[in-house]
Amino acid sequence: MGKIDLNKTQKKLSLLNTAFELFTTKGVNETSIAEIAKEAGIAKGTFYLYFRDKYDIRNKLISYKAGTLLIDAAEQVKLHGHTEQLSLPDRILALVDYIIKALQADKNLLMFISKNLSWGIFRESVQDSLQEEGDDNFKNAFYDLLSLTEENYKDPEIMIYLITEFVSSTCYNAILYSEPADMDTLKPYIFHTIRAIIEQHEPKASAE
Amino acid sequence: MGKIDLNKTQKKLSLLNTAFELFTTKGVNETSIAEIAKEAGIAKGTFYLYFRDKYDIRNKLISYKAGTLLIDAAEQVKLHGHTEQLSLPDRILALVDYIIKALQADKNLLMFISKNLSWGIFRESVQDSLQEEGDDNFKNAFYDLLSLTEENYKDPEIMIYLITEFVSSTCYNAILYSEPADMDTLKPYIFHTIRAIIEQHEPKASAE
Amino acid sequence: MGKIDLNKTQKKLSLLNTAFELFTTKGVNETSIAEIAKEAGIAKGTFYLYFRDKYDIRNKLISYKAGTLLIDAAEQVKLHGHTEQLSLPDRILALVDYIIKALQADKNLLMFISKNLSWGIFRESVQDSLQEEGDDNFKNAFYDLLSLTEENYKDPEIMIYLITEFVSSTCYNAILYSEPADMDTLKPYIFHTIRAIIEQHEPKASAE
Amino acid sequence: MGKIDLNKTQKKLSLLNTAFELFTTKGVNETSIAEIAKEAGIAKGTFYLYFRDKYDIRNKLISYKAGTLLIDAAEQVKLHGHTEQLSLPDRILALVDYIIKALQADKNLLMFISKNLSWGIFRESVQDSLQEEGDDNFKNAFYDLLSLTEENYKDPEIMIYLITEFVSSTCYNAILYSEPADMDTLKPYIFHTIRAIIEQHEPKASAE
DNA sequence: AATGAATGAGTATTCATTCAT
DNA sequence: GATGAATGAATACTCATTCAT
Repeated sequence: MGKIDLNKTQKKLSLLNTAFELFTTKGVNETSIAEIAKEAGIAKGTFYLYFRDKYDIRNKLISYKAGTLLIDAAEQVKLHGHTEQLSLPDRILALVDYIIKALQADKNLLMFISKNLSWGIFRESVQDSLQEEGDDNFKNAFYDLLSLTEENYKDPEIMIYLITEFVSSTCYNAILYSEPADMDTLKPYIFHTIRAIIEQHEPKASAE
Repeated sequence: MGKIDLNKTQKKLSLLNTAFELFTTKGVNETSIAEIAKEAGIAKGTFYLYFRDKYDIRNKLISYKAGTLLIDAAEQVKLHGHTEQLSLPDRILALVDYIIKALQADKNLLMFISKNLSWGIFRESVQDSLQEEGDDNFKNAFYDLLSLTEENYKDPEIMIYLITEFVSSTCYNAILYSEPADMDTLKPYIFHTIRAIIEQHEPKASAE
Repeated sequence: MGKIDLNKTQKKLSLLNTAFELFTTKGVNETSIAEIAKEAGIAKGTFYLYFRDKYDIRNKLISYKAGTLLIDAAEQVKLHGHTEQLSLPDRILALVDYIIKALQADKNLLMFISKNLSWGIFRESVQDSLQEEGDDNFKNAFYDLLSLTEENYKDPEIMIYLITEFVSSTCYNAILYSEPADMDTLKPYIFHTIRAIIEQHEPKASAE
Repeated sequence: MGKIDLNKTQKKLSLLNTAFELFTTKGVNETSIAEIAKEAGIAKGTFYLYFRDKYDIRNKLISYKAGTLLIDAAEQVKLHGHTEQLSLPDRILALVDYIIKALQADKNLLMFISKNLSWGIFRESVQDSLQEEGDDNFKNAFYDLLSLTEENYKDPEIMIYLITEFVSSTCYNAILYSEPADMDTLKPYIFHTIRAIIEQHEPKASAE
């Protein structure tokens, strides 16, 4: 990566970080491109050299942030979790636990992701994000970790979908507003439910 | 109710319906107040006699639509469902089934509610909506139907929260985009999971 | 004055008082007719039964307030001032002194009058104000007090004009902001200047 | 100054001139920003690159116009007035005379300044006006001309204040409406009064 | 006389986007 | 590549005034 390219990547990163800061502080609608550019220390016109418009940077940002969170979670589980010894449900719960803790620690991130993440963006994932080429995309890393393919789980994608949606939708109010209960109260129920979801997909189990 | 009040209620309803139409067709951000007013056949200034701004009408609309859906569902279950003979899980599943079918039949409603409904708005519910006085609010109707209080379920509000979030978040992509699977494929998993959630709250059961 | 008329006069007075309150608090431009009416406890449409528009009520108010101030001043001087024994300059200074004190005590009144009073309105005076008929207008009362006509002063109207403009323009900043000096510092200079103005008009004196 | 900056200064000047024209013709309240921009031949949005709002341009305009008038007057007196030979009172009267004549010749300027100039704005003066740096500000030029500091006058700022307010308030009706007398009739009285004001501040004189 | 619902013209202000430098 | 001046469409919101009741 040459000096100029580095410079470009830095500008892009600066824009992404500034945009994240503003989007989470003031909301996407209330943030103007002029503001992002000014705050990032570049000229307004320069923004358009890097992103098509506000929604472009927002989508990139969501993929980037959600992807980073997942990859971090996967790495942590791998490092500290004696991954191989744990059963799949335990590995998933460890992952979810890490993510919940990360979201509790960074409520701006929670707000931003929950309000904007959709399964579609999740699927497209980071591929068009910062590192435009190379780099296994995060979903692979994620699937690999879970070794889902090796274990003959039924409809593994549905299983991931159900868990993802369940966790992200139930955490939002619990973490932000302790509604209808705080996270500590809620977590046992959430974990229990996740186990129930996984069970349905176990090789020998059948749904309903 | 005098002639004038009748007229006012009609105007308000007309505005709500028009706004719903536009919000679901073009999106909330892309809809201007001028447009709502024009489409509803009233003057721009008149809008402000009924709603404070676009977000006011949007919130009223969400409560109103979500409330109506729930009340309809509850009534249907009561009428056709031999409510008394059914166990609580079966009653809840019947309710969810009705709602899923209603959302499948009205995808605009699904898009609008899913994108905008939050647990907070759900809790406040319809009380400040159209019928400003009288009328038991819909949440009561809903709780009554479930007879939750009589059955000594553990943390019933958490149970409702988990089910609500789980259903609304998983249905969105499934109904609209058949992602990651169509509704028919998904439903057994969803129902099974709901039963698992309820089980945790049964009088003798314990969570995790 | 019948009961209905009294009612009308009360409504008018209520409107005037409310308008004065709002004009001095928020400024004329920033006060809407709807606000005046609401604050006065009458319907918006009713406003138009009493005043043509906002500028109509503002002008009426200026005449009314300025007139009241002058008449009060004249009466005070007459009562407590041993008017007859005082020379004309002394009578005028007593009058000015009373007015300055009144304006110091009621800065809203000062702001309102100074910003809006013009010699034109002063001349038209109260005649179209509240008491639409009868009642010698306040300027007569004022001239009478000064007995200007009896004393053969040269160009008495110019004299009054010079004094009025001088006092009202110099008091504004002094009272409100103590700029460029507070009233106590300024007053000797103002009084001395007024005496100089009067001297030019004395029967035997000549200007310049 | 680069080409762009030159262009910017021209746009600003164009806006100021257009705004003055409209403000004096139609009044400040009745002039919209859209109108100023259109008349100045620029886009509506461009206005906001140069001024914050209508009141910003109005204030800048007052300082600018009043400052220009004073500086012009001071220069004229210096050039044609044998300044050094004239006594202070004569210098001041020459200045006032020039200003009165200028205002008689440009009644729009008179209306605009009289209705809007306050001692506060006068004090802040032109410093933030067009020429943002350099340029002795006009008050200095003015004070210098009068050589007030050298002559040990008592409370010179009060003296200037009294004269300024007296002249500007008495000229308004006289020039515009010949009320209560035309300028020629009034001028001897005004000049005489100014001399009386100055006298109070003379080194050996005492007020009152 | 009194009301207040309805009107719609009017205005300030923002902002994404372009393009000459 | 980078800049930032210029644009003008878009939009929210206000408010004086009317008029049917």
